Amino acid sequence: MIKARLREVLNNCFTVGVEKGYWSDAAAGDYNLEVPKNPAHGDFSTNLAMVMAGKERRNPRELAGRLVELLGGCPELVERVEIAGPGFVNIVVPTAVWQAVLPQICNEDTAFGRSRVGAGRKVLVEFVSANPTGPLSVGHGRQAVLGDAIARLLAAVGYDVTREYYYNDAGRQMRVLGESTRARYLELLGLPFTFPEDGYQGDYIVDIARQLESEAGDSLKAVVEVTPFKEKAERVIMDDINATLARLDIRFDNYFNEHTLYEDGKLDEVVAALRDKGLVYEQDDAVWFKTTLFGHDKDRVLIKSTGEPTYRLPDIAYHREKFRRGFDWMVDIFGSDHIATVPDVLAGVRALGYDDAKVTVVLHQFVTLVREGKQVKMSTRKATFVTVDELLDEVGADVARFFFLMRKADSQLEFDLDLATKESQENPVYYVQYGHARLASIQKQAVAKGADRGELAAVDLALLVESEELTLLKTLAAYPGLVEGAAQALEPHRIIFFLQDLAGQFHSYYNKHRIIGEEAALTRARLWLAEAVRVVFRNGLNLIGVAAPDTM
RNA sequence: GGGCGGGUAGCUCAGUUGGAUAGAGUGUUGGCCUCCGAAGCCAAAGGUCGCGGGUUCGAAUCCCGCCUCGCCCA
Repeated sequence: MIKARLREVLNNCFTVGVEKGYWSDAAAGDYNLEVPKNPAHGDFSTNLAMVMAGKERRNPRELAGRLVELLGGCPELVERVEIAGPGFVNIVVPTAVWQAVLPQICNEDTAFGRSRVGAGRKVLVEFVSANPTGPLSVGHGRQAVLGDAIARLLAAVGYDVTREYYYNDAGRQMRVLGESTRARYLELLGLPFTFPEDGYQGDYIVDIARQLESEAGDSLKAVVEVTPFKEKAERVIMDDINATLARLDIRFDNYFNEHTLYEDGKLDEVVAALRDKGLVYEQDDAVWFKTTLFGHDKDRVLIKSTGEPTYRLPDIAYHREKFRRGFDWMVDIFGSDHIATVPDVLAGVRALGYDDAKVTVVLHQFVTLVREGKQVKMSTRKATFVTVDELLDEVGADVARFFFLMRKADSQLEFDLDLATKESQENPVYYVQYGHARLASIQKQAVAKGADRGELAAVDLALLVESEELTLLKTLAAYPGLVEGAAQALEPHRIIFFLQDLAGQFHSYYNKHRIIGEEAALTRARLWLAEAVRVVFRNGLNLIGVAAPDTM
């Protein structure tokens, strides 16, 4: 919040400098304002003079001198300016400015950190999108939590968010699922059966067959049609998936069935539209899409010679529907194994006349589970994978969410079960939650000891002068900007790192200074600081869907 | 063979889009509870940012080549 204000001041200084003939406008937008790693370098630092010097081949320190002069005209935000190193301009903000963030945080309360930069634009976040062939694995778990956190972030900064689950209940996978279920059903009845070669071997299929048997007895024993088995399995598994997601506090606004694209003739429409534009042709009985016109190395098949569409066609048609439904921005969360489909879909939407820049694909790498220092081997086919449900039974939703968000999407995620199950100091989830619990406890203590924190407006904020207090205030002030950046970049892990950082600063402060002390005025000021820290802990934890407990 | 992603402390990972002396957690070593919650704090040790070139005032970050791991495609 302070940084954004100072940024405006700096931009003004730059413009004034142009008007005064100090420099040209060549560096417009190229310079930055950042928080230096070293606190000795001030609260903020800008490289404006150096960037400008590079463009104009002039002496950076001389230009910096001019900038210092201009910044001097804004004493309410700039207390001191220094030229340092090769030409950095370091800025110190008055202490009172930092102290003044406290009432703003406490007054805004749950709204602190939220904003309207999204301006109500409609964004569709598509994630999980697993076909209902079995329980969610930990890989899906990462995607579910990542997608949900991204949706929460976007909503927090003012986007109108829709969460969508895309699935297909009509493909070969689902037919095999039905066949697997029928085989188990016949097996239960003691009848001869043949289990499909690539069938689903998990025990959950046996459970479904058992349900069928108790509901329908042996009335299905002569049914050769796979449909009733498939439909039953699909229903049970989809319910199961949704129950798992609910445990993680994840709910979808919409489920989009790929099959409707076939029924509604959307696939034919897409092919016809592309044909009109001269972008498809027939060869070897197949229908080809001229992806080479979009910079790809070869053309791709849309419809195979068998008449069956490749995955590309429904994917393109689905994204076309997203555009038609009026979304301003479409965010797709995919596992890295889907990487190959992305360029085709983007080429498809562009070919259909839509702006593919409105589609952002977040690819996440895989999860490896580690137990007792060894990697847990997983195989979907053999059903030896660990399910999200099993994980939740072991570590709980807060820990699972936190761990899944600890790494950026690009990184492979090593999920250390030994660490995650520890209810002790090593567990980073508790480190942060403990901060919140401790703060809640302090407020309770204050009431018990009769140390009323009083009205916020009556508090003397100027008493907050310890370096640890100012560090905390500066961190709290950076929170809204952090949320905005994390949302824009679709990177929820930034929230995690911020919270761990804040927890460290708070615990350190707590150990060094007493909040409830002898002097009433100081105690009141510190209790309100504690409240502001608690607000940010709670808001940040909420943002990633992790509980902010008062007691642990 | 091609595409994408990763390679940073013993281990797991950040690194504010090119900035100043590269950070955190964990592990190791040593300290701190009469006192608001020790699920906490303080200190120390730990680095060829995969390798080699290039771009410039300045590179973990950008460009080229190579090595290596993961995923995908033919």
